[in-house]
Amino acid sequence: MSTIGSIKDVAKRAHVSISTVSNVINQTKFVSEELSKRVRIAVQELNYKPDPVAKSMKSRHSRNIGVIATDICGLFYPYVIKGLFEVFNKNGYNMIIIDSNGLNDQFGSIERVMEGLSHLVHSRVDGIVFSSIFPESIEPMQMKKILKMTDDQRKVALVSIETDFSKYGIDSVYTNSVKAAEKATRHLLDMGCRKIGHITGPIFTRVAQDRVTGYKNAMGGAGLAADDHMISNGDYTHRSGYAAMRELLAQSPDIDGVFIANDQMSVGAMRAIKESGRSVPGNIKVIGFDDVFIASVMEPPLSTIHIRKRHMGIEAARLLINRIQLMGNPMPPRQIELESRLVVRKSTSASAPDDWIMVDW
Amino acid sequence: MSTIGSIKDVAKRAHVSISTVSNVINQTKFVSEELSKRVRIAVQELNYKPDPVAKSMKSRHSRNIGVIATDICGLFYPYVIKGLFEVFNKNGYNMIIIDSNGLNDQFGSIERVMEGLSHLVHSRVDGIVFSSIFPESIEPMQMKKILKMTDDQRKVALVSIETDFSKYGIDSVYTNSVKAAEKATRHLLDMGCRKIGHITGPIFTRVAQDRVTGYKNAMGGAGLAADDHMISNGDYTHRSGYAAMRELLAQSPDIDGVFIANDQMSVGAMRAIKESGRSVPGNIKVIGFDDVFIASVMEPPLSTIHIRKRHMGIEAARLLINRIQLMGNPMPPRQIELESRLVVRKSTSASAPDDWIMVDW
DNA sequence: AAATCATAGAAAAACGTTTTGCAAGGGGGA
DNA sequence: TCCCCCTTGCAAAACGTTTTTCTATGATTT
Repeated sequence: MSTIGSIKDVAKRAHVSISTVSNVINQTKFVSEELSKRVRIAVQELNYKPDPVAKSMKSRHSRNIGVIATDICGLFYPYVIKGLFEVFNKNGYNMIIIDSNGLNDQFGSIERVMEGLSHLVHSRVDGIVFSSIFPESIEPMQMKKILKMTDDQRKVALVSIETDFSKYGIDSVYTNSVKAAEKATRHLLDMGCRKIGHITGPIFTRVAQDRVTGYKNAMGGAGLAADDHMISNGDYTHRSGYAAMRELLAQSPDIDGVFIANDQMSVGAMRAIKESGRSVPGNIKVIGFDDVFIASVMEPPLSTIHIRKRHMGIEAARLLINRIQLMGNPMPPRQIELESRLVVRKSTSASAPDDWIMVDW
Repeated sequence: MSTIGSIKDVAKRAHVSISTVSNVINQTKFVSEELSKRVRIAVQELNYKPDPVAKSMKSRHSRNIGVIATDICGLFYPYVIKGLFEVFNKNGYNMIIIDSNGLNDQFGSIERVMEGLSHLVHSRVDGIVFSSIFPESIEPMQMKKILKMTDDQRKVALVSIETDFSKYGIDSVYTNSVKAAEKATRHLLDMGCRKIGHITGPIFTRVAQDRVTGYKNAMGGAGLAADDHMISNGDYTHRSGYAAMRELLAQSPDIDGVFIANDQMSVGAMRAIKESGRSVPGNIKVIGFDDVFIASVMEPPLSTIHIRKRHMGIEAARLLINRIQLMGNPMPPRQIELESRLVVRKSTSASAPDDWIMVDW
C-alpha cells in the first residue's frame, strides 16, 4: 500500500458511506456497533489518517498557531517558546515560528514584525502569539493596524507576552517590571549599598522604562536620590553593558551597587568592573534581571530576578487556546501577571551558596 | 468589507468566470488585456489573497516545512534554526517547529523524535529537517522506519543536519567532526601541551565518537599515547563537564591540556580546574568545540572550534527546497561538508587578543 | 462559400473532508 | 390498521482553489 488512503477508500473497504466513516471517526452521530466496528477495522488496516488540509478547508480552522519570535537566538525567548510548544503540542496545534530579527538587529524591526503578522494572518493561523517591542510613541498606531489585520480581516485570536496589552483588548501574560525592579534594587539596599546605579534596556521600550521606575521607586523609598548620572542606557547586549558600566564608573567612582536590566548586560558590566580593579561583590554588588543560563555560571554567579519564562509560554498558550475555542462569544481581555523571584548568588552576597541551578518553579 | 473574499467574489465583481480570475492571477493562460485589467482591479479593491489552504488542497503541497529541533533552548541549535528560517521564509515556506526534548532530557528521546516525524508527515509538510541523536546501534533500524514513513507513505523530502546520512539516501549538511577534533587537539600540541585529556559528548552518538577519533588521531600523529584514562565521558551539560574534569584531574594530576567536546561542558571544566588551584591557560590549556556565545564571554575566553551553525541551516534549507522542487525525478543524495575554524582565545594562549566576537563567516 | 482551425473564455470536475437534508424502515400510539 | 415519529444510514452540497473539458466566435483555407 504505497499511496495514501482517503476517507473514500475506508468507506469502500468497510462497505459503508463516506458520511458514516466521518461520523464514526469524529463521534458526531450515533452509528450502530456493527458498522462502527467495520469502519474501525478498515481505518486500522489502511492506516488511515484524515487529511488535515481538507479538514481545515471545511472547518475554517488550521490548527496552526503563529509565533512572532523576537530573539530566537537569545537566552530568554527560547524558554518561552518551549513553554508554548508544550501546551500547543499537547492540544494538537502546530507552531509556525516567524523570526522577526534581521541579521544584526537583536530585536526585530517594526516592519518585520508587521510583515510577519500579515503573513501569518494570510496563512490562516488560528491564533498568534506576539511580543511587541514598539516604541511607546507609535504603539497605539501599530496596535490599531494589528487589530485591523487580525480582527477585521479574519478573526484571529491574539495573545501578548511580556507586555500588558489588555487596554487594546488583547489577552496578556507578563511580569510586572516595576515591582520586580523594585525588588532587585531593594535587595542591593538590604545588602548595604547606598550609591546604586542602574543600566537600562533600550529606553524607548515600555519594559525598560518600567524597570527604571522600579529602581527609582526603591531608591526614593529608602530616602536616596536616583540622579540621572547614576543611570546609563544599554540595549540588552553584553557589549552595551560593558560600555554603560564604564560610563557609570567614570561618573561615580564611589558607586557600590548596580542593578542591570538584564543578565546579558551584566556579563559586560562585570568585566568592566573587574578591569577597573574593583571586586564583586566586595567593592560593588551586582544584580541582573531574567535569570538566564549564563547568570548561574558567571564568576561570581550573578544575583538576579528570576522570570518565569517557560511558564509565560505555558500561560499564553492556554489563554490563546481558550480564546480560540470561544471565538464566537467575545470576552473581555484577561491579564496574567506572573510572579518574579529574587535569586541571591555571590555577586551580591559573598556568603551565598554556590548555585548552578536555574529553576522555573 | 469585514468578511474575507474568495475568488468567486472577485469573479463576480470583474464580471468574468472563476477560471479567468485564476488564470490571470497565476498567469497560466492568456487572457485579454481587457479582462485582465478588470480582474486586477477587482483583486485590488477586495484586497483578495488566495486561500493557502484551498491551494494546498489541489496542489498537494502545503508550503510547510517541519523542523525537528533537538535542543531549542541551547546555545547552538537556535542559530541553525535562524539560518533555516532565513531561506525558507524568503522562499515562501513556513517552518513548523517540533521540540523533541522533554523537560529534563537535553536531547529528545528517540520516541519523541519518531513521534514528531510521524506528526509532521501527517500534517502534510513538504519537507523535514531533522538531526538524529540515535545511538549507532539502532540507527539503521530507525532510519528504515523513517524512510518508510517519509518515502513510502507520502513523498516527503528530507534533509539531515549535523550527521551524514547520505548512505541512507538523504541529503546531509554536517561538519567533519574527526577533522575538527584533530584540529583542536593539534592546537593544544602546538601550544606545547603533552599530557592532553579529552571530555566526550554522549558517547553512544556518532559525533561524540568522531571527536574521540580525531583526538586520538592527533595524539597518535604526535607520537603520544591517548590512554583511556585520559578520556572522560560527559553529556554536553556544564555539570557533566565539571564532573568529568574532576575525574581527569584526579587520575592525571599532571595533565596540561584538555580538549572538550563542546563549549558548555568547558564552563564546568574550567570551574573544576580553578577549584583545584590550577590556572588556565598557565597550568592547563583548554579548548572547546562549537563556539557558542558563552565561549567568548568566559573568563578566560575560551579557545574553540567554530562551527558554522547558521550556515548549516542555510545550506540545509537550500538542499531541501531544491529536493522538493525536483520531487518527481529522483536524484542521488548530496553531502555538504562545512568548514570549521580554529578560534584562539586566552584559554590556550595568554597572548590572544581579547575577543568578544562570535562570527559566522 | 463551405469547411476547418484557432482562440478566448466559461463551465464543470476534482482535491478530502464535514454537514445538511433526505429516505427507508421499524415501533408505538390512536 | 393507519399514521407519525424516531432511528439509522446514505447522498449530496459545500469549503476555495486549479485544471480539464467544452463552447462559441471569428479567422483561415480550399
